[in-house]
Amino acid sequence: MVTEDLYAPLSPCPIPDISDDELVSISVRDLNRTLKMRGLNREEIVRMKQRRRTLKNRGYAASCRIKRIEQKDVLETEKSHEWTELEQMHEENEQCSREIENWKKKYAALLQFAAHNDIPIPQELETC
Amino acid sequence: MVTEDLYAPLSPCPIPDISDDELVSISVRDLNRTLKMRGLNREEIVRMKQRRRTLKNRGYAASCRIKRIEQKDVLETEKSHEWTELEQMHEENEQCSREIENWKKKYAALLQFAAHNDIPIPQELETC
DNA sequence: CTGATAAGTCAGCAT
DNA sequence: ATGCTGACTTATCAG
Repeated sequence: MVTEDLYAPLSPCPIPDISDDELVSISVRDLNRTLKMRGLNREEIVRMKQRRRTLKNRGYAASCRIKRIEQKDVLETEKSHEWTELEQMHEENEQCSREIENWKKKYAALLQFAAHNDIPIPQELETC
Repeated sequence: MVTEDLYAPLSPCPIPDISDDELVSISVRDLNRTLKMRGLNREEIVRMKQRRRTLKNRGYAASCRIKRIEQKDVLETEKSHEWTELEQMHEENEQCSREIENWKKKYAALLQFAAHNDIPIPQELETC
């Protein structure tokens, strides 16, 4: 009975001075060794293992959220990139159309010149 | 002491027969009325309010997740749509280029016809 | 208070 | 055991 009081202050201690950071980064093997060395009982060991798992999970959850955000960013970036390409192609297309109009005019001008000067043009060259 | 035992079985009951669905959908006003009618004490009322809030939060969390997924879907849909447009414009562009080549050939053929037949062409019509 | 969201906890799945 | 992710809880912030 006396010893119980004597050791009582030690009771909270067996969940000992391992920081969260240490606990998540230490290897299972090292953790087991440490726990045994400190003479923790079954229940305490289980609790410590659980704390480790929870801390790990906290990290996983964070990674998961970050990943989600990154994937969204990727999508948005790709989208805006495609938009730029679209814009650019649209420009090219208009440039192209103008060029066609230009050639049409030049071709028509030649035909008209021929007509004005009564120059006969072979049919196969006249396919306007 | 005896009464305590007698009423003990009732202790869990004051968190009464309101289903989760009812609790979240009922208005605050109606909830208050019901709680008073059933004669719940302060603590029980607080607990009930808290349960209501938690249930509401559960719903908000669900909406939040759904919204997130939908937004991702929107992004992906828009992306694939833009991709289709890009594909299509690329096609148009090539068609356009072919057309230009065509006109160039036709124009050159006329000039060549003129050259073969010693027909002088005004300089301004010869800008190839 | 209501609704939304980030962070954390927990369960369940896959490796 | 480890890592990931969906669902839930809690803390917080905006309206």
